[in-house]
Amino acid sequence: MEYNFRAIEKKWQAHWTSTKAYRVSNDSSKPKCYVLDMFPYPSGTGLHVGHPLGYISSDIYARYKRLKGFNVLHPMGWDAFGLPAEQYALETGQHPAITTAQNIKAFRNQLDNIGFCFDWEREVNTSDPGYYKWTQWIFLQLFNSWFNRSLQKAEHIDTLLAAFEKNGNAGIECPGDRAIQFTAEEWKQFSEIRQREILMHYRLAYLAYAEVNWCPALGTVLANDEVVNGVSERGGHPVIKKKMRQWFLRITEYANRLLEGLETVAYSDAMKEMQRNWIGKSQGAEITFKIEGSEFKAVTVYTTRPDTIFGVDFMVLAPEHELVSSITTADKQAEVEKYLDYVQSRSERERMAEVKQITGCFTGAYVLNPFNGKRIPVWISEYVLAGYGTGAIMAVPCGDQRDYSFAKHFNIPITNIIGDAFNGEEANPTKDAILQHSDFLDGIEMRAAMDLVIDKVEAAGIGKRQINYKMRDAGFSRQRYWGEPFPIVYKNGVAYAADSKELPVTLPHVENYKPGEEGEGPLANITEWVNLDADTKRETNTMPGYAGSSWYFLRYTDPQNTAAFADRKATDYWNQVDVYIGGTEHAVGHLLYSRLWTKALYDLGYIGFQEPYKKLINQGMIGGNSRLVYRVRGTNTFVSAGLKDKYETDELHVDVNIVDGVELDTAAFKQWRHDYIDAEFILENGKYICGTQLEKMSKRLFNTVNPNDVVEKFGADTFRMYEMFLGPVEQSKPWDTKGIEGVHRFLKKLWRLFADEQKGLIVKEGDATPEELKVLHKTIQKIDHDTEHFSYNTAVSQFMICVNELSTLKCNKRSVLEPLLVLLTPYAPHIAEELWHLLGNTTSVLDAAYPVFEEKYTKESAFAYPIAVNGKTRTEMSFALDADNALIEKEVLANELVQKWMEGKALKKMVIVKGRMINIVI
RNA sequence: GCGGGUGUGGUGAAAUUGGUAGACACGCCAGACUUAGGAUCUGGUGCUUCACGGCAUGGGGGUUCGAGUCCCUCCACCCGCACCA
Repeated sequence: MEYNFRAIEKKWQAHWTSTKAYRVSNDSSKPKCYVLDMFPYPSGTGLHVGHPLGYISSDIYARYKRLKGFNVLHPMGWDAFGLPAEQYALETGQHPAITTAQNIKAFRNQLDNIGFCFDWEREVNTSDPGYYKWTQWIFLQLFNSWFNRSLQKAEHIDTLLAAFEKNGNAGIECPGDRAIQFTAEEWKQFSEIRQREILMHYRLAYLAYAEVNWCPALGTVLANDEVVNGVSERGGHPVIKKKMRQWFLRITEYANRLLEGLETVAYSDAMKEMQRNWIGKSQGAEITFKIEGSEFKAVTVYTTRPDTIFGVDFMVLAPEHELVSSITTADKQAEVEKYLDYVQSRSERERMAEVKQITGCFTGAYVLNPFNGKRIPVWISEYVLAGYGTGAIMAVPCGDQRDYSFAKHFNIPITNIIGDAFNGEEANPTKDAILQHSDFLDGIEMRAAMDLVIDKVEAAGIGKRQINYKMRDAGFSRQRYWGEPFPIVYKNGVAYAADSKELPVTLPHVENYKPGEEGEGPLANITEWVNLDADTKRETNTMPGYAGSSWYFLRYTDPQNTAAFADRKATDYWNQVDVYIGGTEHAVGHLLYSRLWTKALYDLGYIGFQEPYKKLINQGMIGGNSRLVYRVRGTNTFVSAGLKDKYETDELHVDVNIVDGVELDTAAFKQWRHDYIDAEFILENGKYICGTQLEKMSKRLFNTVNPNDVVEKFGADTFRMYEMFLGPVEQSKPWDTKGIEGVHRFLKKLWRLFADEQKGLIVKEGDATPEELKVLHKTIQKIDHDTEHFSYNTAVSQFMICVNELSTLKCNKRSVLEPLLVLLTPYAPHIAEELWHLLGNTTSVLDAAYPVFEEKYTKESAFAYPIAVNGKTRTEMSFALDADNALIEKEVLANELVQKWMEGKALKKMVIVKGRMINIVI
């Protein structure tokens, strides 16, 4: 009777499926626990062993919680819309719906092999019309809402209309255009088109002409977080700025709540910090400077350091600033235009690559310092960004390094307002210095001066306190086919929400994925779909990848609902995701957007909580462990790693799957690629030894390992435990196929506690000895604790210790082994279920009673104390735990070895820590 | 440059949170059973020394009876952000 993992795993997987063992009810008296994985994009390349790391962690946790008496929701689904499927369609003509379905099937097969406890009746697919109907519906809620700043929450647009009719927009600053102001009477006089134009400036999902990240190669706009260093995150294509009419989500209105919400969730510090950086809150003031020689014109700057107002030596406008053309003096006209041409010519990428290069141009204009009337030259430079603050800054070279470098570069004299704190060599951004040459601020610490200046500025009516955010509103249009269509129609160019009865607006079938004539998405080519009637057209863009993933965790709670995105009772019951597991790569994209959608749905009264994920765990990446072969240059002969220095060789990656440890399977190598069929080898000790290299796991480097192969060779239980045994979940680590054998041996050893190859089942009844009970309860305590705290690597090692010790004790007793199986179930469910039934149980181990730790079995009466002399351990002595200190001291001092190491010196002090150690100080 | 994190054997890593550093594995060495072994089992394995011992948690300093753990400082690597005024 041996451990036949293939048969066992197949058997129980089929059994669990047929008994619907993983079906989860929304109706339960048990406490709930919601354990979620970031659902995958079903790519064509399938999963490699790095991907399941998070899924295994969450599976263990879900199974553990179930055993501990929770009703556990642990679903899985597909983030199925997206660019790669469409790119693939462009290349091969295969419809994305078809390739996506194929990929999902392959993914499903890989996942099933590992034995996850997903409730597949709750599977979601973002590209399914039954799902995206509700993505569209939520979009319409956002379209029909505005953010009430005084209440700091979203409301239906009707409350805004009511306010406009009563008081115009007095007290309701227009977030899309601060200049818009009107009275109730004016509002009523506006045409419908004008009214809708204004409303658009308030909506949470809105249409605007804006500079967007246009990627010509992909033929689409990208969100800020999809652009990395000036190129697209997917594919690395150049991205340029382009003005286009686009949908946006007004996430900036939620900036502060997204920031404050971070205090209420358990994400890693790194993750929170990344989000804080992305949101980029800063506090300061806007201050207006009059332009010399002009009654009306003035420039408003944003500064976080109003205390440095007397150190302003020049002002810089962004090249795109609207005042540039009107303030430039005649004699500087040509120079400024030349500079603007230069700026225009530079791609986003060049700008980012050459950050240190200082460029700029004087406009000829001067502004006046509002406090002392000092003339301040106005420059333009690309280091000031049009999109942030007011697009203009007051430059203080003694306190800001960029301003300092600029001043030095253009020989602008520097005023020092911080005395010795400024050394003339570089700026000092301190807030602690005492101000000088600063009029009414002289002698005041900078930190304290900030509020004084802002108060004066506000009193004089030349500015105000202001908070700014780096975060921009999120672009929500994609000029693509494979995404959710917008439930929007245009009547004479004005956007209207589709009637919610018309949802879903289904994605029509197309044969051709090429963009429309004017850079629109492929949908623009289907005129019969676009043109509803003579002056009614559909929106032809589709939604971005993050639309469907922003709310999928809600759909799992009630996935088949056709009347609502999810029943309120279901979302109330399952509530927040208790544990969310996924990679760091979604730190600012997906996580911020789903937090935003959750807050909006909460504000509008559709759900009862405003943070989607209570706790977030970021699994580390599993690195590739590449294998290298060395080809003698110009030949088809390969030399083993140990001998390669004797030849001139080229290093080549070889498929890790045909290497055992570091030894190459030369026969398989010849078959691997046809040009190696005649390869010859120079061996060492009869073997071909490969070189190794740690790098990213990637198809290109031939170092990917398919979980299916590992499961075939060692079984799902071994695979699951080995991935956990590699190290802490959050940590990145390299994959090493060789190491898996240790875990496999452990499971076989466990098996042998129950069954013998010849004798069959060897489990005995009868009472366990104190020693055996001690092993068991030590294990219960550690496994329970470590599982609860996601410390799976140490839990696996405790299982090994336990089995090693029980083997040594030759313990085959049911009363010890049965509880052990329950502990093991979350980690290795198949073998646990098999042995559980071999013991005669007829119900599933999935719902067995979790063993309870009892301290009385592990309590020791004595302890072997390490005895140290001056901190160096010299011997060990055993004492009862309740032994008297005086007695211990006496016996320790009498000890021969202690005597020897004390070398006759007098005892200064003896430190006795109960149950830990004893230290003799001399 | 700024922010966050990590540095422990040949390798992946433990260390009850200030108390016997290296658990548990991989690898390696030796042995047993075997026609054979990439099966199984037993023992060994941080460095150094013939040994007693000494030295060891990135380097240096400090606090403490006692530091991988706390403090200061320097270094290396990884991950984010990167003209955000």
